[in-house]
Amino acid sequence: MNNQQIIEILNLIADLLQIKGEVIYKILAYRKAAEGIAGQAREVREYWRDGQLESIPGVGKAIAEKLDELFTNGKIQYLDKLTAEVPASLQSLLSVPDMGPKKVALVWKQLGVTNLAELQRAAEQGQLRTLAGMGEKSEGKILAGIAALSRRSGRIPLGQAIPVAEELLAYLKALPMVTQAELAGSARRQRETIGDLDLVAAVTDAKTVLYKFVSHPKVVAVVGQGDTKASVELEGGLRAQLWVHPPEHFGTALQYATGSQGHNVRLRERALSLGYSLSEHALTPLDGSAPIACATEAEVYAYLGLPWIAPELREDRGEVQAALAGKLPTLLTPAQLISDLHTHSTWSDGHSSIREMAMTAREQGLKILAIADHSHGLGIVNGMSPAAILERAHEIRAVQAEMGASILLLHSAEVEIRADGELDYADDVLAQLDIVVASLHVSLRQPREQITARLLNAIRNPHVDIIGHPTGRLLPDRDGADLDMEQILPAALQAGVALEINANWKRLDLNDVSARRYAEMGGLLSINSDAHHFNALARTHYGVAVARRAWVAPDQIINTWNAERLLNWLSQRGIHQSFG
DNA sequence: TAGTAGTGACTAACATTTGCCCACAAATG
Repeated sequence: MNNQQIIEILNLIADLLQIKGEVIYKILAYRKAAEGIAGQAREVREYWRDGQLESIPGVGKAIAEKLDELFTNGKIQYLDKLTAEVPASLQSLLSVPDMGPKKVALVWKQLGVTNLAELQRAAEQGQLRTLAGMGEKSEGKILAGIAALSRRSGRIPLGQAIPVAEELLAYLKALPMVTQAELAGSARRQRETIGDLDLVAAVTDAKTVLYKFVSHPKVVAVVGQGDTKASVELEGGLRAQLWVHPPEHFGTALQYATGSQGHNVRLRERALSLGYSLSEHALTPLDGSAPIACATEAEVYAYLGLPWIAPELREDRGEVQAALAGKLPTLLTPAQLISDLHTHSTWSDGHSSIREMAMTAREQGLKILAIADHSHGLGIVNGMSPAAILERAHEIRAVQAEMGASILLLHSAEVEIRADGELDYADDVLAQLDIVVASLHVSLRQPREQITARLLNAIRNPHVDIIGHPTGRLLPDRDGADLDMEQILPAALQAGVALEINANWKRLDLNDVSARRYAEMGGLLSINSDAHHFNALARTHYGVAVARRAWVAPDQIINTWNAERLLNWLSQRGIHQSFG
């Protein structure tokens, strides 16, 4: 029973309680507990084992008891009782657009509808229009909604959404009646995956801008359109929405649209405590005096007595409290990365030569580049034999000679952690390298104990400096290995190993939650492109985003270190005999 | 239901737009 499964169970309970019509605070309690768990890098099972369930934010006595039952007996009586009352299959109806808890309860109680197929049949037979508050139009919308369910894509990786967002933004910014347009929502907060695109524009003519927006060539359907916002479906099923506001309201509007919902609720509570009501339009004094318009986000935060909070932190994970205490973290910026320590070349499965990689790295301002081609054990990628490493060393030296002091090239390898837990190179081969990345690629579905032990073995090898993309996950769909981070993180800390934040937007591995936990423990992290082509060297900003979301101090990112410090760290870790 | 204040009670998650039906549910951050 992993955290994700527990979150789903708690949300199921909340959904069913909502359909049942329970008091809102009970429902919120389950949702809050689910949120609290989502912010934990540790497994809930660990808390349970240690008798610490109630230390999880949002988990109190009642939910702790239910989790205890879940771990002990594999089920929760309360949930069984609940599903006897309210069929669990009703949860699926909530995913139909325009079907909320009230309408689900209505069709269930009045028509006996318990699942999607029955809902569709009832709509087709014109039964929905017989219900109070529903008519022919609602019926049509619900049928369309059911049809849309199958083609509607789920969350998509950030890196896939950003180009679309940029295209829409450029389109809006080119309109004469648009004075400003920005990306908002989870994409601005740089979440690893996003559900829809949120855009905000400051405009002098709302009607025309909204019309232009819904007329964009990529728009396949208009989901909704009013005086201040419009929502559309784009090619491929991605949804986008645009809010338009007068320029003097842009600050409150952008702040609102950026979210997260939890962060906004926190800010609005803060506003109320100071005698204001905060909305996307203005900060309105409760004493009836004139609303205060904010053209910038900084003004909004300033009126609330807070410093501006970077979007990446706005997840209601303690940032408002930290801001109040003057303890917001100093965040990493892309320009602070001066090395890339995990890149590939044509010596394994890369598509660019060492020289091409080095030239591009230097152009981008990097001072250090490690060429980390795969080891031979990973059959699919033309990995290097020990002999090939020696050959490659000649080439690295030649390119180094050509580039002089402008960039330092390091001899490295991404060593496979084999299915049996052994590294792909013997220690004497590893010792020849300047820096070693060890990664899992195969047998990622091994049982928790086995794959954890495998990674621990790599962490404890004194030649290993960085663990590459630790979990091996692929966004949006392939989960990472079932690693026991409660063993991995302390072991990595003890060994002084840096854990990678792989900047490939399909990986972003470690994720923000685990990276934050490791950083809080004092661990080192490394942001690398894992580039297989010189064009991909530029994508480390996605990794920077993860580090920012993880509150990591720049100094704990070894890629911010200069050559002297990095080499010093490597030499203290031992046992590399540089090819020089 | 959680959290807190204080052992049984009280408070807590904000503010808005849209659309369909004729007041309200759903959806948005």
